[in-house]
Amino acid sequence: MRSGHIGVRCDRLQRNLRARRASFFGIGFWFNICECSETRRPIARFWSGSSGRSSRSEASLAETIHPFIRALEQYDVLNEAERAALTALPLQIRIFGKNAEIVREGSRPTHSCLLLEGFAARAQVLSDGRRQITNLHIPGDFVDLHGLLIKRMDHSVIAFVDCKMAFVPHDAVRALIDEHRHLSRLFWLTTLVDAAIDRAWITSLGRRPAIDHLAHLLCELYVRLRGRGLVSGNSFAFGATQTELGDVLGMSTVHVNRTLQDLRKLGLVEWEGGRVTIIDFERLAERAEFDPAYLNQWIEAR
Amino acid sequence: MRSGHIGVRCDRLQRNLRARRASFFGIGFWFNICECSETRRPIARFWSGSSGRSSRSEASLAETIHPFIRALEQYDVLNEAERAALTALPLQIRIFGKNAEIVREGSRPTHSCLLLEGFAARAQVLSDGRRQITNLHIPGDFVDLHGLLIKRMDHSVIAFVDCKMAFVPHDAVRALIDEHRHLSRLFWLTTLVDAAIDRAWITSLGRRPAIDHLAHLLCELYVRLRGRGLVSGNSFAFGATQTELGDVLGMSTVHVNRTLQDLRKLGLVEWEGGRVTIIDFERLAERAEFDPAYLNQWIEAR
DNA sequence: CGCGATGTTGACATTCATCAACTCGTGTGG
DNA sequence: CCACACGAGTTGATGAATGTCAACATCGCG
Repeated sequence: MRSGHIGVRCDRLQRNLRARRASFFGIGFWFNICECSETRRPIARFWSGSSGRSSRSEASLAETIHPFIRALEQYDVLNEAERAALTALPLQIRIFGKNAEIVREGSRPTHSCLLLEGFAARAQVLSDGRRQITNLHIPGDFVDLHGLLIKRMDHSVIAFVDCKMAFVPHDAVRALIDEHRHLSRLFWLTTLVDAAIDRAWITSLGRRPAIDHLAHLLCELYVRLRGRGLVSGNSFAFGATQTELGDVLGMSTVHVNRTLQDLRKLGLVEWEGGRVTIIDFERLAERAEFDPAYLNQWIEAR
Repeated sequence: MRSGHIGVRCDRLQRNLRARRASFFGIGFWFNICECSETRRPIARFWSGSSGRSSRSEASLAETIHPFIRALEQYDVLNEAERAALTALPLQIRIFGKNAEIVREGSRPTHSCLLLEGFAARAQVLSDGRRQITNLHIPGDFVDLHGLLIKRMDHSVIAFVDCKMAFVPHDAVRALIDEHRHLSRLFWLTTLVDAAIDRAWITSLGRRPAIDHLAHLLCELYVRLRGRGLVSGNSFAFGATQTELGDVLGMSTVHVNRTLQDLRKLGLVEWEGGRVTIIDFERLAERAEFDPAYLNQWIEAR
């Protein structure tokens, strides 16, 4: 029943948990704070701007939260007061290297975090070292809004690639949603859309063969990223390894590799150098039975 | 790749979608309203109390919402004003026969529904007729709170067994949460706990072998039902067929049957006559790596 | 008594995981 | 500059997990 789990663990250790050399990330300087001795993963790197000696102008600081405001505006129009309140949120910016743990399973966060650049993932790890990623988050997502209401994290949030995060104290979020009922509903809605994505994942995992599952995931990412203006032409950056993709799809690395080849042979997708190109979205969506309606919600009342 | 889907559809039609003869359900009288001609499923049966000529006393009407209040009190203490507001909610009670569709995929509900008796399920159906159940709901769950904020249902809600539901107009829910900030947070929390359950399902589907997956599901149901006072001794009512259980677990009926036998042979579980008995919860939870923390949330601020 | 729903079983097919080996590119230290 | 290690992708051989099909058993019910 469980033969080979040790082998899996070795595979993971060899392939996944090794720290990447620090590479320059986007704008701003950052530096490594510490590195986990067991897994050799960098834990967190703080953006120099968060330590008080900010080198950025007021204007650019106000723009920092822009991806998030843009995301909320997918769901409803914001008025000036709401935009101002969001812009006034006290943010602490941090950069996380690939595979860094942003929120630890079992912890009790005091801040919520939202994703500004990169991809973050929620992950649950089994005792044998295998893990399952239960959500993927894209820039603009209020990744850890859950932590505001949920006592104890049932999962970790990890940096799927290098990530720029903004941390907001829970008190500030609470004050915001107490003051702005409409924003409170929008925040709630974002967690409900996350839940709809979860349901689609459950259906893919339970009832779709590997190739359809992968196709569905790529359709989902394509539509979500397009909504945030992160698709150019018909391609988007997605710097996941095949092993990591296996953790998303609940598949082995080898099977991911072969499934990806099938999708390429069908002329539906290209995937090269951390960039995914959707060659034929129509056919891809048809194969996956992908219906984007669950992603395009619109709140109906202020 | 897809051989046998027709066979599956036949299996489903034969085994699942056939209407059950109406059986007397709990307290109160009900009558069949209509029956879907295609699937022969009973669609809805209205409790006579909801048609205006109520035969129940005021006291029992007030008690109707009690399972829901009890559920909310798992997460935080309610004050008298909140209990009164909940009790004052305008409820329309309906009984649904097993397999009846409570909320249709693609519809735009005007009422939210909460489950008073029975089991309800969220289900997504693929074009070949196979379906995946993405959530199970137990008495006291605010099953379709999502519909308040989400424009269009991405899934159906079905009566997993005979169900007694209460429908509340969205306007009433909105008025309630506008008036009672604390209740609004509790409602939000219940949807977040649902999401935590989704994540656990994703992990089970992706990374657990069938027997562990089933064990995890039974642990989850046991803990959730115990929280609502619906476990007697160490057993609870769960009137699912093995085919339906397959739709929950993403497995074939045959494999459910064999997995269940394995669990029985291990002396962990008995399942007979619509009643599940957990013989050894400790060992069952250990095998499934089940940690109930994600179910036992407690809100931290009013 | 017969029918239909459900549970059960065996034989077989398919999907997917596992293991081991190889390639390729990149960065690093001698 | 080269040798080397390492991460990542790829491939083939094999086995385990699970699905599919067909048949039969059991039971409640009309």
